[in-house]
Amino acid sequence: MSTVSSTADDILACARTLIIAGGYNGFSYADIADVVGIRKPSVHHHFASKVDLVRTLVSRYREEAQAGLSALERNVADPADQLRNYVGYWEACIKDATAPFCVCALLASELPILPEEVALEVRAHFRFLASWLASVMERGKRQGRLHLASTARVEAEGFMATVHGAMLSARAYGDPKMFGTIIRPLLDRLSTRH
Amino acid sequence: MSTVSSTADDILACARTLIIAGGYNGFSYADIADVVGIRKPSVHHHFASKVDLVRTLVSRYREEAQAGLSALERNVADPADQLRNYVGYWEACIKDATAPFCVCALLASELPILPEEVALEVRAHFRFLASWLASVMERGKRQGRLHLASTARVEAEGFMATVHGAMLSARAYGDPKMFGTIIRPLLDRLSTRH
DNA sequence: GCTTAGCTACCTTCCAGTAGGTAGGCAGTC
DNA sequence: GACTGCCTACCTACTGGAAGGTAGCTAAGC
Repeated sequence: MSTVSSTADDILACARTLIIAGGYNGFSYADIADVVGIRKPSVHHHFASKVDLVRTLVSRYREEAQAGLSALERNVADPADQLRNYVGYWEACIKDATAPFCVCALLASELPILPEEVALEVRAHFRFLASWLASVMERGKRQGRLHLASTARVEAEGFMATVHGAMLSARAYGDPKMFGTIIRPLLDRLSTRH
Repeated sequence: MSTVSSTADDILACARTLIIAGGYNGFSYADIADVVGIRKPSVHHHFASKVDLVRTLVSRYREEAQAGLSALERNVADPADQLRNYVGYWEACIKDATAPFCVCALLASELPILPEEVALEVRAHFRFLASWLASVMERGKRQGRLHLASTARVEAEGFMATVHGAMLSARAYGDPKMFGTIIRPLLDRLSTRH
């Protein structure tokens, strides 16, 4: 029942990997067919068009992210630890190279040439992530566990931007450790009084 | 004598705009030919291959960046003002939408699928920019004009990452002001004692 | 007997790149 | 000053391959 069609999931997983490597125009249905082990038209059977595939993929990605952050809120009480956990997730992804970049961050860089349906999903992810970070910042401030230099909203936007920029630097240098090198001082600044 | 061939320059300028919009695979020789007003094979006359074109473009971009930062060092003495000036440059670019993204930052996001010759140039730009920022941080620290929370190198990498991430956020939100919103607190933290 | 999941064969369009030609400019030379 | 040779900057016409996508078939399963 949950394994109705593993092929569609395989296609989505494969497309995600390919998008993370080179963006929307960096892969084709032929690439996916090769990896998944079916013929090109069979990919169309699962996802009628490329826009359809990528929109579904990003939508699914957003659901996972929202579920993941909800779980984080349930399992970790301290706002500072929540931030550390969030960062740790990406640190691990970048280290083991399974998915060393946020799908939405990569697609956002090509926003001007993205099909509108995909662009909408990407923008929605940015708004959601920034809102979640702002709520963590706000709570951390109220509880005296995070020391903000500006408003929760601005601090959240700065945090998100730095995380995305750190992913980019890690990729540019070909050095997974660069992500942590950049983010750790940021966490320290937020969680220690000065 | 300096206007030997403005067509080659037109092609480079056009390609730069197109890359900023959608990356390496987001444009074609046909797109360039349309904008510049010549036929597609005539583009090949100036740049034998697409790799050739983009490598030249990035190489030229790096030269301009290095010249620009050299001029900044000559004209502005205070390290904090140098950072403000650098940020102000991008703020203006994003605001008037002429080139609202760093060519190398965009290409870096697609590094895994970039032709090696282009990838080399992109990585070199990251190293150069980070080195320049580190030297500014170092000097600012010595002169007591910048207050670093960690080493000059780490502070420089964090600064660069935040600038790149802020470009991405401005694009994702479709809001040029977002860049300044994110970067201003960063400049404040570096230039005021706390 | 309808649905699902795959297939082969094919279409149109676009892609980077090539072949080969033309028109004009600028030497040098008789 | 006309002729020759070469160069630059384009052009038309084309190639091979890859792109996204379609038509219509088969085989299996409930």
